[in-house]
Amino acid sequence: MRLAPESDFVTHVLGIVDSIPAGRVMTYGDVAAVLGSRGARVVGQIMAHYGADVPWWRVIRAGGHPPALHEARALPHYREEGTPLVLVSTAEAGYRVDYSAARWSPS
DNA sequence: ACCTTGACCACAA
DNA sequence: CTTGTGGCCAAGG
Repeated sequence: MRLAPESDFVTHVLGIVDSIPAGRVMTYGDVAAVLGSRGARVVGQIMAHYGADVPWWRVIRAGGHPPALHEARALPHYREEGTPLVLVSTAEAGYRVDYSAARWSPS
């Protein structure tokens, strides 16, 4: 199933993601919280279907991991925007976003 | 009105 | 690090 594209929830989520500045990030839970919801999973579903045309890599999981199954595609964006990262080793195989440093809260 | 589906979250072992 | 458990919530069937 799929969430309605014209749903207010979808519109708001995409709007929030669009408002995240380069180099900063928010978690799925944070985005949901802005809408007064705790439905982090719903945000994830929206991103899965409609995240193609927004800076989806600026929405990460609570632990600082990029969207599931999209780590490789997200890394170049973080390098471009100078997003604070925590590298597991010198290799780029494993990494996390420095959530405490890159966290963004809309005003 | 119930059941299922998730790019999720938190905590425990 | 890896499971497992319970919770969360909008939308489709």
